[in-house]
Amino acid sequence: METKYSMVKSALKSKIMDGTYTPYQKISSESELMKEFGVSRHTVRLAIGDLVTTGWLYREQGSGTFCADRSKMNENQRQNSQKNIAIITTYISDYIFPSIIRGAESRLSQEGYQVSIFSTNNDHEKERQILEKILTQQFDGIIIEPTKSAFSNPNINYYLNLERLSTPYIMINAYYDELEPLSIVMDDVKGGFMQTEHLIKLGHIDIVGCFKTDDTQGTKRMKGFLKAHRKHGIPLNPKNIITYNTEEKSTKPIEEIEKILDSKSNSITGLVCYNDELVIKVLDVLRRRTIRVPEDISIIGYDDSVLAEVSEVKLTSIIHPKSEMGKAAANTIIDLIKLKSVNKKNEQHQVDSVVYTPEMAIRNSTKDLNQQKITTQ
Amino acid sequence: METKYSMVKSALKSKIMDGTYTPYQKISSESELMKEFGVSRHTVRLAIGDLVTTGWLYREQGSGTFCADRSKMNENQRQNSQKNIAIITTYISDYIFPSIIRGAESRLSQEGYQVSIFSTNNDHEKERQILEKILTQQFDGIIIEPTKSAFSNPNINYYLNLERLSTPYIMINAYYDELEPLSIVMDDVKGGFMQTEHLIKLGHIDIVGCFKTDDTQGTKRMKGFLKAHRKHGIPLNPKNIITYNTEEKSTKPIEEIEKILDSKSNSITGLVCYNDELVIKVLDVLRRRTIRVPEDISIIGYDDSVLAEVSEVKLTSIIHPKSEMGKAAANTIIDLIKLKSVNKKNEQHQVDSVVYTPEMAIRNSTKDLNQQKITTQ
DNA sequence: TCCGATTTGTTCGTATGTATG
DNA sequence: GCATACATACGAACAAATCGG
Repeated sequence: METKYSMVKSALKSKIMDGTYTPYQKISSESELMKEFGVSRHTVRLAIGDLVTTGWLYREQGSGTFCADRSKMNENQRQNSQKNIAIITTYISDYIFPSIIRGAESRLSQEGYQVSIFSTNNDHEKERQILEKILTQQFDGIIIEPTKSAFSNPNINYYLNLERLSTPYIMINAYYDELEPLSIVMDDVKGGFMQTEHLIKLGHIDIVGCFKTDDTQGTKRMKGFLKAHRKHGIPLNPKNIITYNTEEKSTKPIEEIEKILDSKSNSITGLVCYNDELVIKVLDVLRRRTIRVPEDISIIGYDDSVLAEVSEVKLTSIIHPKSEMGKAAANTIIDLIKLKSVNKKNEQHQVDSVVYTPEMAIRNSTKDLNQQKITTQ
Repeated sequence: METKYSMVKSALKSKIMDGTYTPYQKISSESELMKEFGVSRHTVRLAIGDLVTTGWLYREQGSGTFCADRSKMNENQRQNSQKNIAIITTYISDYIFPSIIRGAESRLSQEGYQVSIFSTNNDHEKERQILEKILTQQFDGIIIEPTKSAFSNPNINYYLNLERLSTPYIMINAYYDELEPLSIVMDDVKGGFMQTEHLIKLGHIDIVGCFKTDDTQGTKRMKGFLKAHRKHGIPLNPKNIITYNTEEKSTKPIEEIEKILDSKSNSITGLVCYNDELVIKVLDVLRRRTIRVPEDISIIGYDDSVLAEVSEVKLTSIIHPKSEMGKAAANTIIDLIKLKSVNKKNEQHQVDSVVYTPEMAIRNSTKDLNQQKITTQ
């Protein structure tokens, strides 16, 4: 697809799908498009011609070319009664997502839905391509794990377009603030708070927190980290907060923690980690320095993933509902679809967002310093 | 309709409908039509273009323009000309499958395919339901990880039906012997052989092998285990072979290994495991008995999964290509689809099965007994 | 109601690229 | 390697419909 007319074609198609052109709206004239793309009229006409035959535009001689109303067209043309759901995640194979996907898939396939999966690799451009693909087809519902949810999203228009076409969608794990969509998330502030308070209650005062901050999960957990310090009146050294983003995840947090461990003023006794995956990496660092867990340092993870029970140190961790969350997402989207098909008057029956209150799995990566004091003294 | 191109259009259409042009027959070339109707090439192309988009003709560059077979057309291009691939796995979230799926998905989405996933939960009945669903829809290709591949499969007829409908499919990780399908697999016999020989070469003689035997991967690895003993003339105590199936995987192998460890005649120095997942479970058992790895016992895993580097003992393990295999599967299925669409005579261009020759990642869960002997004596 | 500017529709010519046999 | 056939792209001209003044 590197021909000029196909470039013009996809550019126009994007503008329709992101809502720049709304149904019945006149698009730029052929001569304007010629200038805009620096191509001949013939090329512009080829592109438009294709989009007309595929039902994205219609032409009126003497008047102009207009954006078609695909929502009405669908009714005529969709004979396909197949039940389809799309799941968009950042990474398919990472960590807890497979469990979430499994939970959703098992529930959805029970109901006879077919599940298509897409992964954005945490890239907004890829997310855009996927949304375009989804808008082109007919999906009954979409489950989305947002890409880089802590940042403002350049594809908001596509989500708004989903709403315009009344395609139900929900977000899991996090959501784009601007949209206020239906969502299935954890209370990550509470989670971060619980992690930190757990250590504080065990007598830890000098605690390092390490958070991934390109998704809202991380920023919220950090917020909880701060909140716990504030509540218990424990002063927080700014140096004790480490932040990183997805691209840096295999290097930066480890390096920063090493720096702290190696600094002379180091008196750290506790470490709050963004997730279990990070804990496992930290454990390697600590083993090399023969720092014992939990004797010398207490560590607390997040997600209660398989990784929590895989090492010689069994991790204390915040429990993520994982496949439970996937199932809830599936149920919610199923409800939304049903609601849509009988949206005559059922005002009372409504679908709500779910916020999981986190719980903690206490194992033995954290140590009670209070008891130690008593025995030592 | 008195424009020139519409005259050409209806003239051509008439010739199709009155049988002058029969399906698959080449129609006059563009230059011939120019002379015939006394119009420019552009006009001819306009007419043909319209007939192509409405499904009366199809063009092949360098070859010509042909009359379409409208009886079959309905089935081919009905509704969406969307490109769809199905992936059927046993478990979506287990272990190495997410990596395989990711590899396949990334490659397939690059090529504009949409990926639908289905999981059988290692259940033949569920597999049947999925195959029925797939047969009723139009998928361009299917990637299958067989369910309980070591047993004879009750759904063979469905697979044969896929062949009859000439829907390309391939199998990964294992395959049903009866079908002899295209497949992307490891040489698991070699893998099991390498695991065992590695220990033998390190001086181990009393080795326990623990294999899952409801898939061919497990039975083949066991075969390699036996083969290595035979090759090196090491007698094999039948009690040193533990087998289990998927349902028993969280209990039986562990219990059997504990039995062996607790028996008086225990002189085990090496343990060959079906996969890394099992190794991790065994490590827990050993820790409780303060049996050290690799000092007291050497363990070797399979798959080189994340679990291999997650514990304090870094596992020696056979390397599974994982996402590489997913990509290869994607490429193969893409090739098959292309081949199918141009199946005129290209006999030489053929798609073949892939067998990965295993390699080994040597870490420190295995110990060299030879060296010890030398220093001890 | 007519005019003129704008916009799409039809048609021609020409050139170069790429796949097929 | 070469001729043939379709693919892409540029330019130009005139026709037909629309719309504001």
